[in-house]
Amino acid sequence: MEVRTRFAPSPTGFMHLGGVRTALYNFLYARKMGGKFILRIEDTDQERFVEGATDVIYDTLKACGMNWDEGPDVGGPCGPYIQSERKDLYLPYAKQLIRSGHAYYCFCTKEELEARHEAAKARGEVFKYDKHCLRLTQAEIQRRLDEKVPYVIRMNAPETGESTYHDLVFGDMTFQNSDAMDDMVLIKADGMPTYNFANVVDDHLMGITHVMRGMEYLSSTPKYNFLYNAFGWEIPQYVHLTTVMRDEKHKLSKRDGDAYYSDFISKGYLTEALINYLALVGWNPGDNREFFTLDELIEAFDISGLHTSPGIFDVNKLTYFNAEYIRRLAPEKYLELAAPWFDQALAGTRVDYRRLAELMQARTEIFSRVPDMVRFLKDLPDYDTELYVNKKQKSSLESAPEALSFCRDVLERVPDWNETVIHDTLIPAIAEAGKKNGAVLWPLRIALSGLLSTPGGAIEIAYLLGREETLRRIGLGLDKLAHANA
RNA sequence: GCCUCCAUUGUCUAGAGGCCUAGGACGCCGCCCUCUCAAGGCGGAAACAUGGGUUCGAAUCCCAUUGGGGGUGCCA
Repeated sequence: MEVRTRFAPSPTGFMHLGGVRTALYNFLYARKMGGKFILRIEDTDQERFVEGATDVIYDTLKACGMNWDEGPDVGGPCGPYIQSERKDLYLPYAKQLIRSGHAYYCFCTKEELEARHEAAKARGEVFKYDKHCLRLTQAEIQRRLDEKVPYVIRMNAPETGESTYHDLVFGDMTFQNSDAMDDMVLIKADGMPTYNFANVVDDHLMGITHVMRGMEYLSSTPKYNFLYNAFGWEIPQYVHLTTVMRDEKHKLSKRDGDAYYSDFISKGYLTEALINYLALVGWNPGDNREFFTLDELIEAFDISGLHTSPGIFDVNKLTYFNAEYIRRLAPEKYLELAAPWFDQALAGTRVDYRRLAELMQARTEIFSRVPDMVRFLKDLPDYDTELYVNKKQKSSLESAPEALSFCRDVLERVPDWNETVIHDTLIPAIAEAGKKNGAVLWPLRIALSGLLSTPGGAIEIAYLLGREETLRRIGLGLDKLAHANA
């Protein structure tokens, strides 16, 4: 039988990383098995409607390379794929359950329910719907229906017995019906189905064979199975996924500003790195491999590698993956991606981006850190002369001035201002003068950058700065040192 | 409260009774390379939550405790 998986997000306006991972596993499994990956939008909560939210879902999935075979935009044999557009389809199914005794009309108002909820809470109990409306006679029901009294349709859950189902990652799950079941609402007062109901109906109608979703549904699954059984439908395979956590106690949340796919992309993380890392939080291939392309993930993915314990999303490790992916970029690609970030700090300068990109590529972990790393090329920071002191390089406050004026003399004579010529002029000159490279180049680099660490050494920086600016900064350094030594 | 899931270094994890004096990766520390910082190379510190069983033998199986997650909505 063909495997059919689905990703069924509700359009909130953002793609949570946990959602991205759920989508990924569904996608991976479908592709691995040569099956179909279906996208379904679950927008049954009209109050939460967000304009343009479905586009966020489409764009994210596409950017990640997770192409769906059936969905709202591409269509398919089981459409429509947006639940609000399927609205009229659910009521007949609910009525079928009423006829078979598995569901019933409920006319209790939200206010009444809330009051009973509060009362139960005051007694230290947890409220569970008491089947109040199940006791209504047929005539009473009909009268209210005729009077257009608002109603919901509830599931008539069993109060005794137990339910067992098999989960592909957690194994056999058994619950007492008294614990796991309640008369949950199937059809809301506004005529919309609840998630619980639409989910079951749609998964069946769409021929979903494997339901892969967050483990928050682990304990409500018996209720869904009750529905499948009531309809006489085949129960799908369940694959419950652990939660992606921020730390031991908290899951990734919007509050921290690091829960959404877009948060990471705007910070300069590469989609490929994010996907690669995300796949590994909660799943492992069974060996020590860590780097995977999407195709390699498809190849390696297996449900048996899914974990039962929650994983903490480690930004540190993600950053490592990102840095590695950046290093593997073709130089032109790196330049293309880095240029906008260079612009942020260097707009208005004539810095050679191509050369800068070469120097920066191995030093870039996240693009958002790039501007601060290159800003010194535009504006020399107001640095402390202590930076000139470096024992290992034999540079001191006393030796630096002479080194700098030496550099000035040599650099003034450099015929062509390109890196090779600068290098081939300076280095031999240092040797001829009987000086040590470090003792000259260390103070030079400090004078040119005002920084303890820089992308590239003194010669590279001199080249990027241009002759004029280089000589100007040397002069500035000399002044600073004269002042400090006075 | 009740139900339920989970538990190997700071983090992600390997481990499915003897292969474990517990392996890999990130991070951290040190060394090398070097005009700085990265990158790269080499090395180091760092874990089986606790207590009971079962067994010749337990990180691996069972139970309890502790800790954490999730559920308990006309949200999904």
